[in-house]
Amino acid sequence: MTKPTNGELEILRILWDHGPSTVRFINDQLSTDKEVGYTTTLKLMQIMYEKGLLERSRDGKTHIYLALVSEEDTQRQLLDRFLDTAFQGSAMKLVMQALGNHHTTTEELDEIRRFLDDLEKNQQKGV
Amino acid sequence: MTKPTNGELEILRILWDHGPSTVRFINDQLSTDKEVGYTTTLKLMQIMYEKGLLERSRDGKTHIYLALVSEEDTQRQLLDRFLDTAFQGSAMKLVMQALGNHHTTTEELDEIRRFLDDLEKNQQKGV
DNA sequence: TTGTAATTACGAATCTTTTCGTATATACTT
DNA sequence: AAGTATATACGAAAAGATTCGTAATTACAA
Repeated sequence: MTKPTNGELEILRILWDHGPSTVRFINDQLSTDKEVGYTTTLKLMQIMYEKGLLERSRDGKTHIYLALVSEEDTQRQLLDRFLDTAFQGSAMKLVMQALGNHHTTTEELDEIRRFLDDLEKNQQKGV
Repeated sequence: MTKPTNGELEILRILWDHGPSTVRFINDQLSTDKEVGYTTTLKLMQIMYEKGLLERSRDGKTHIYLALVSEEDTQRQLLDRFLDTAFQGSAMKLVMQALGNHHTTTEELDEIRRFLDDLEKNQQKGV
């Protein structure tokens, strides 16, 4: 699987959140954050299509694009790489940095605790 | 602070682990993983020096390079960016992915629990 | 059918990062 | 001092990612 670039990731993000979309829609969404030309977005999505990151179908004169890679798989892949280069593969270090530097609610902390418990149970069972 | 590129990060990693080093040493370390020419490494380190990422001092005919940015600060910076682009800023999601997809020992899980407890206590006290 | 607006296709310019060839300088050995 | 090995300096090529101008296409309305 090819690692999506930053620009590609922004587009995937919108497709994951909103489902199949036209170039026009994606470009409108991107434009709320930064200035970006329509053909720029179009070109990027065409490249992603060639790479196999997106599928598309015609609807009249426009194309409807669809993400072919899942959010979860992509996040896992990016995380693996990031963990290696920035944290030498130590998930624990990263986790502590992430929790320490960013606000997390009590509810979220509890959810993480439950998650840790499950994790431990499953590890004991083997796997 | 300028975000280090991937190549720069690899060099910083070695400097953080081994302390002040020559280009030769860095290049040898890099070469264990992948093929990389000596002048390539040299050039990269010269650029990092110009950017202010590294300091250097002469020792005979060679330079000894030293990281000017700390591992912690750099990790925090990279993590912030990564969290935004890949996980929409949700530290919890990232944490769960990280723990779920990578092996973590029971000891490490316990350490994280203690960390969570501390975090909560300090939050109650008001930041 | 003709004109208009919006879309796609394509190629090239720009920008960033990485790689490396070549020239020059420095220290050491004989 | 001359020769050799290793270092640095510099510039430019190569590779990757992003941006955008322009032309061709399509759908629709007058």
